Amino acid sequence: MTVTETAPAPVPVRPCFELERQRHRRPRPGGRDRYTISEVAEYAGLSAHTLRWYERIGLMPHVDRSHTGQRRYTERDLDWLDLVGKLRLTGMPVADMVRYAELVRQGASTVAEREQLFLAHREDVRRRIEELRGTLDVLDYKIEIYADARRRASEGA
Amino acid sequence: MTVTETAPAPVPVRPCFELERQRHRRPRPGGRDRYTISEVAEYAGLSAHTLRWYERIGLMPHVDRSHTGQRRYTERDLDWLDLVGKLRLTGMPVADMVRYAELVRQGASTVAEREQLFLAHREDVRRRIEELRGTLDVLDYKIEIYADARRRASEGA
DNA sequence: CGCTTGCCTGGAGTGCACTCCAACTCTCTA
DNA sequence: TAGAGAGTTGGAGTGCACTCCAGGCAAGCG
Repeated sequence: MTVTETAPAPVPVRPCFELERQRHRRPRPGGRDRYTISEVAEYAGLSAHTLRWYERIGLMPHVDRSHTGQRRYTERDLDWLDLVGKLRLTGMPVADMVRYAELVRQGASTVAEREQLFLAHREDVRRRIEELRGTLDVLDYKIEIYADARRRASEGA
Repeated sequence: MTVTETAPAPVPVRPCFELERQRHRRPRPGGRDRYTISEVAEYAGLSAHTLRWYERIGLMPHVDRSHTGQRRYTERDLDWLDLVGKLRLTGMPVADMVRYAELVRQGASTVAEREQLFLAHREDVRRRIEELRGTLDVLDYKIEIYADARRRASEGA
């Protein structure tokens, strides 16, 4: 039995944090409760493509339609997208968010499971913060080394 | 001109943090300075596949070979992999790490640029930590809501 | 009436970071 | 000397999260 070709852990590739995202948040256009897809895209910092895709994969509650079949989003939808945005920011995989959306659809009986999900995720986020802090130390160390080297070079020593 | 289909920001998809990774770190097998690929894989928590791939894309300094052409890694290579692991943990894109590796190969003249690279990256990491902290608040809030709901339910009120 | 603009759909394409495969060689132990 | 188990290669495949495209419909305006 060889150990070589087994990756020690299943190395998940996950999306990270869109640093720019938050800056693009606009105030909600006055409470008409019938927002078009482009208004929502602007508000949530997502493309219209992505909003439709979220719906396809079950990450949105059912979105209202106008009499001609165009999407009309409500305040509740915007709230939902705010939450999804936060979870996304933490690097939660889309599949997990879809799972959560399913639980919400299933109603009050899934409250305990939803709480568990968030508890587990919170631990994850905390660990990740610690991890990042650890790498900051390495970065500090490296930067100091380079700063020293630069100083020594400019002194012409 | 439509604004709808333009994603407000280029939404980079980046790998995140392998939480399990660090736990798999083994002490370096006694300083023989001629480690095989499977030893290094074990040590670094990467698969042998990935080590070869790192080399192909220029993320490794040139790795020594045995007389039959098998890779033999040195302590320096392990140090390099430690650094790469840390950078990876911060979500630095592989392309950026390759860029850094190139600068190192080019020698002392690139010290200033390397320092810049790390400075910029450190800012990035700091911002990301803040971001995560922000999402922790949302998680706390959600968890409290669910805990309340559960308490109320169990009281049968 | 035609034009522009915004929206619709299913499905194909993209970029990243691996991950694996086939076909082979080399080394070591029984 | 045979076979297991380690290593080698280039290139193809995978999974995720989008991202885009073609082709079409509906409303508003000059």
